Amino acid sequence: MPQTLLALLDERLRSATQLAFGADVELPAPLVLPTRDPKHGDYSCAAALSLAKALKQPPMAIAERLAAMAGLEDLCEPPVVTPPGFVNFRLRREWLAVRVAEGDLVAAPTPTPEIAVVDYSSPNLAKEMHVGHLRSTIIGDSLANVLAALGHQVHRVNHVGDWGAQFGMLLAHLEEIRSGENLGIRDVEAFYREANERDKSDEAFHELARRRVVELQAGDVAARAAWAELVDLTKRSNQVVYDALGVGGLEDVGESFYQPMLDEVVADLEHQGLCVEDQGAKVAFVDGFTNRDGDPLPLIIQNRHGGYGYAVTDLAALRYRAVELGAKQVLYVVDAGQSQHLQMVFSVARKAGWIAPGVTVRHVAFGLVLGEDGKRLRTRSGDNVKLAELLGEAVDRARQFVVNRAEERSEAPPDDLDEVARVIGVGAVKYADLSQNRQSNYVFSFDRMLSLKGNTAPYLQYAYARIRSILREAAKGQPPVDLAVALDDDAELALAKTLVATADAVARVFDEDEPNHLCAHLYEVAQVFSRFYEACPVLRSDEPTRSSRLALCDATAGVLRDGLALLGIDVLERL
RNA sequence: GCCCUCGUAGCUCAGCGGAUAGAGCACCGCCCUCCGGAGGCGGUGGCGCAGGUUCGAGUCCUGCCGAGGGCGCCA
Repeated sequence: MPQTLLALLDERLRSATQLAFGADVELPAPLVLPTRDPKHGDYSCAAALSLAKALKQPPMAIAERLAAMAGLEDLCEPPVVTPPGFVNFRLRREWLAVRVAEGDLVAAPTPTPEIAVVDYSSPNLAKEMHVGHLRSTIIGDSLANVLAALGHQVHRVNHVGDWGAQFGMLLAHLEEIRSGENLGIRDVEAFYREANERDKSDEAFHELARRRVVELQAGDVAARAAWAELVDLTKRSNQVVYDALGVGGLEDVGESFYQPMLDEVVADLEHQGLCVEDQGAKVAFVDGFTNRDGDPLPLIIQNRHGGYGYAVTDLAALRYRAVELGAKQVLYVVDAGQSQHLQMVFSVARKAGWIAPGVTVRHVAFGLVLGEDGKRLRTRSGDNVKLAELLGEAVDRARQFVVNRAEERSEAPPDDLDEVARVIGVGAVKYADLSQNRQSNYVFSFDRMLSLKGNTAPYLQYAYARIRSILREAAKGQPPVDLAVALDDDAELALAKTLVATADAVARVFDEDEPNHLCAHLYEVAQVFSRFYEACPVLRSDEPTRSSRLALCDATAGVLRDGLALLGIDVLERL
């Protein structure tokens, strides 16, 4: 698909408008939008209303002129002008039929592929991944999928927390228990806690930890080797979670990677006068940020002990991405609590000239995961919920769901029950997150996300499986007589219109960094299909209707499968 | 105290400055005994409050109220 439908309509109408009213008229963007009420057609243009003042003409006259010049005869029925100045378009059945038969409905490649960095997931090493990493990982993965599908070159960067003062105590602790037994993956969390407690209570230990940090930063071979061991250990622990999630393709480029660049980054800032001495520390002041006393709030570049904080690492990372990787888009899929910090980092990087004017750097912020009590999701003891456990419960519940369902239908559960349970359970978790507005907090509920009713992953997965079942059944009988699609019934027409709008939903995910628009669209696809299925017999109908309807089923299945894939959700041939 | 985000139906949420604000769950009615019942059709019910901008505001701006988060040397 060379272009989304909206882009095509917009482009045609834009040039028509400029032909009619001159190239210098200011046109609203977008020029065309889907209508909310089908009685107004499929798409409409309200430009006449906003042009009325500038052109000093009545909106209806402008609308008439626009309708006459639209130049959309191949796509649409003759446009209809309605008061106070809308131009309404209805897609032609013939065009829709051809378009659906062509396939390739999910993504329209961008004419200008760019290098993009999506920074997401970002676990802290020496700790197990917990629910705080869930949204970043899921949303980041989906946005990266969408960017890639549009033809951009995507770096999926895992900015792992693998550096910092805490590694001193971890190394010291590692030495002490080295004599004991080797570390198991499950011990990572306990290991961190133990080290932390000793660091607080034991002065000699604390001193040792401090020495180890210095050695590590100086590149001491032994310290470095022990550090690498810890890094490797926790990466293996995290890999279990990524495998369960079905999230791959991440490049680990952690904080340690940028350490060799920090001196240069700070020197550059100082050279440009962006960094000043304040209360013994080196800081960068950023316009518009104040602390609780109303004084200017600095970004701490170097603390009073001469150490670099994470702000410098973030600056170095951004500089590296924009300057070395040549990224034209840098997305930070990071919780909303980091908003102020990131805005400050972006601002300093811009001032330093590391971000060229055409480069966009965006904080894709998201809210908290809440329990059903409306409070931050935590275990009873107040700890963060481990991701491995959360996913485990989702899969267990999904398995139970599948088993129960098979029982109700007096069938044997599927042979690949574990895989089915994983696909459903993990899909439910992902979809529940992605289908909501990422800015707000969201309430985590296994019962809701695993329901077969409503806007859930299992609903969509079931819709897919059922369509595949029809197609399998069809394959046993007569081969299709004709690959053409006919859209005689209103339900067929409605389905075709929805399918053809898919690439626009995906485009919108890209434009706004909001996967929920694709979720809403896929749900609509499933609903419209349901109406079609109710109204239009497929296998029982006569040729050539049967073949045409099978083609619609096939196109719908393809849209569901590929759309869910962009969300990082798998489908199953059978549930 | 300042900054950010959010506030839409009983509940969970959509809603790209455009026409009569939409789904799902729950509740009420009707229809379908189907190609795998995710049923289909209809009904009840809502934009926190007050101003402003605009031909047009749930959407933009200001103030207030409420919830959450953040606010100098941890990351």
